Amino acid sequence: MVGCGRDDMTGKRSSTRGQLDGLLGYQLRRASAAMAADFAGELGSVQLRPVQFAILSLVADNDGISQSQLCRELSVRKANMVPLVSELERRGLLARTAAPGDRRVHLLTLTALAQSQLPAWRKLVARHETRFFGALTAGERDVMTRLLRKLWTTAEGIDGGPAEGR
Amino acid sequence: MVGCGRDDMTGKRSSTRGQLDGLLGYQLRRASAAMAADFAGELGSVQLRPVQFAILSLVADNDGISQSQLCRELSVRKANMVPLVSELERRGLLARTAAPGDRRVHLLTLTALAQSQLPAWRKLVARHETRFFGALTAGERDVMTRLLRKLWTTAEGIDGGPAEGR
DNA sequence: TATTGTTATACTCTATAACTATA
DNA sequence: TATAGTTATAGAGTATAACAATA
Repeated sequence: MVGCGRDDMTGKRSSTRGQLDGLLGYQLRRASAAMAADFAGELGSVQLRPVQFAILSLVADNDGISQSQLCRELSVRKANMVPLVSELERRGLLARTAAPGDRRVHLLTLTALAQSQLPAWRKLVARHETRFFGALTAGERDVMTRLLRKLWTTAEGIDGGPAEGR
Repeated sequence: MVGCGRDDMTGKRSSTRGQLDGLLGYQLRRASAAMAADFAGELGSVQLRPVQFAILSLVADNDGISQSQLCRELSVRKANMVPLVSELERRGLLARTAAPGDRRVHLLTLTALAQSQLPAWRKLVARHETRFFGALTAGERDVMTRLLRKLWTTAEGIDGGPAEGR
């Protein structure tokens, strides 16, 4: 009922995407995939994928955060976080230290190397964002940031609940 | 510089997501992941994943589309399309027929079974969309659909070009 | 030579279950 | 018993290279 593919005159994409094109979920998936590809193109030179950058950025802003806190913040299962953190540790970017009060907990901090490189990474990400989201106006970008955040926070608040250590 | 995590009073998500929270790409990734989870929850009963539904929906609206056309429409590499179409064929939902004029081409059509079930699948998808995007107003949903479509079409027009049979 | 479709392969992301060590 | 972290494993998405058949 919504949107009927108005780009039939471009020549390249001329088939009828029909009902699919009006689905918000479809557009969201396509946009996210394209964004990931662009991100990889920009940060491929420093070998950082979106999750890895998210981890490093979050640890930078929350020095000494535990691995499980990190899992909850990023909605990454603890079993999947292990190899991610391990690789960053192996590369000398992240340090795991046992918490003084609770020896089960691993506190995470950025190494001096990571701290020195973080500004450069953030510049690459900013460049990626500027280019990829350049088709939108500053106002549109702000609206979209707010709406997208509302979407996943609402969804995870409803059904994503305390499902495991996720 | 944008957004500083204003939800510190919720109790659950109290850490400083800091700069990460202001990144549009991060919000896009999180929203898309949450959407995929919700989609799986709704269409898990009929064993259809997002790509599979996209294929069936597109074939329904473009009867006799070729496999490579489908690849271009959905930006799925031909090598990855093979098992997707094969599985749908195995399940009796899709039929491959050799094109009369060009025997390299496989034309795709929905089977009678798929045609009979398509309305029900579309209802499930509609229900998923209504629930997942329910946090947004109708106006916000329309704006977002348009902006997201603009994003990936622009991006793939720039660098996604004719990269292989993608 | 170029295109369609295929196979084989690999890497990443995601998900579950079961284990350990601590509490 | 509950939590933090780990291991093992499996499914799905996505990428490349090389091939056969056809144009």
